Amino acid sequence: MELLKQNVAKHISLLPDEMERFCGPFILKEVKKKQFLLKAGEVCRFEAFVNKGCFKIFYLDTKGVEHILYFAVEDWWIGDIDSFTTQTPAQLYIEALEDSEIFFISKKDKEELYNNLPKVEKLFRIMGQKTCVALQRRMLSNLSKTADERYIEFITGYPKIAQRLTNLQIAAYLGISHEFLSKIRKKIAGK
Amino acid sequence: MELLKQNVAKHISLLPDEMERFCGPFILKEVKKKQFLLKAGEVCRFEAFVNKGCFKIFYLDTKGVEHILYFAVEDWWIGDIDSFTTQTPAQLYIEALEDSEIFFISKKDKEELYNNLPKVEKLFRIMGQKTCVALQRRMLSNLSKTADERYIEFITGYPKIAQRLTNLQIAAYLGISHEFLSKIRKKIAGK
DNA sequence: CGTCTATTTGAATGTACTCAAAAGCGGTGG
DNA sequence: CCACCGCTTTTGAGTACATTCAAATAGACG
Repeated sequence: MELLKQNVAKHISLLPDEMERFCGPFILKEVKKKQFLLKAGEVCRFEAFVNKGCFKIFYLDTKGVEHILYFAVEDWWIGDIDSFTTQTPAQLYIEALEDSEIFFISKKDKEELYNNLPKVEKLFRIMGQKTCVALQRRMLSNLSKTADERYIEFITGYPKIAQRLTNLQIAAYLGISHEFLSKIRKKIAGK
Repeated sequence: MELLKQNVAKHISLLPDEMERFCGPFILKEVKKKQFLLKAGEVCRFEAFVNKGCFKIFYLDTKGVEHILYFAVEDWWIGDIDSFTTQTPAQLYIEALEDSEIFFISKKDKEELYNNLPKVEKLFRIMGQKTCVALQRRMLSNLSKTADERYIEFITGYPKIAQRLTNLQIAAYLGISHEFLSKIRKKIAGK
């Protein structure tokens, strides 16, 4: 539970008692590689904090092509914010890329936290802001940069995550075919 | 002030007294067409609610090409959430596309609102979630769809906004050249 | 009416994709 | 320990999508 507590403490300060009440409803779960936490069509009734391992959050388009919205490793949060807040069927899949551990909280328990612990509003307000900032930066990067630049940006910006991924997954994140990524890598290597 | 009050009421319920305290720090400002609310390099020290008119929030890349992150018309909020929350120089520009009216609030006043009116945390938590959902949907759309599909999605999804924009601006939003947008329009018209 | 901006069009080019095939790599069972 | 299987990565040829540049046309506004 330490990692989760540290994560919360980065955003707000809680008294020891409050921290315990915050952590109470979280349940530790093991998730094996290739196991899904969410599939498109289901309603997302949870959020989770990654304690160990790695996940991909992705979308399958009408042609069956996979597009990765983001990767989540230790110290990140996962969930489909769209399905979770609107309680409509998800468009996204969440799948473990490694044997992983998460702290899981149900929508119901999270709502009780909002009511019982007002500081939690602030916590998730701040986390929402950070998510917006990250999405906004990625949006601008996708609009203004070539695939080469985005690839370099990704592997230098997140070297530790990149190491754990296959090029297939990195390509699905960058929005390019894996064959083309291979050619980009060749070009870069030749310098 | 009515439109702002209605906007807030969509997300949280405030007592009449609370609503007045909420509205207190907002200042009505007129913004003329082509006037900037923010330029890259400045630190964003405000947020604003659009009461009338239309704005574009955009990024100029290293080659001077404009990429529009979003348009804001009546009933939308504007600001550079990145620069605002981190208080670092903005990468974005915010410019009025029409003669407009906004309700302006400074960072300082907004922070006081958070302290004096706890429900405001919830309000902006919810608004942040909605912004994330919108950005996430756009991200997936950009990753998985062709320019043709994104154009049709935009003009059918936001017909009233699209009418108010030039094709130059729509192209900068879709992430394509305006010449290519012209060719897409021709192709679609011929059906 | 003249100027400025927006839109269209065409030709040449570049960026990225598809398809097919081969090569590499890691794990598993015999 | 080796052979095989499945998955990842690379490579090449042909194609599709989108850009650039240049020029012509159309609209909007003072």
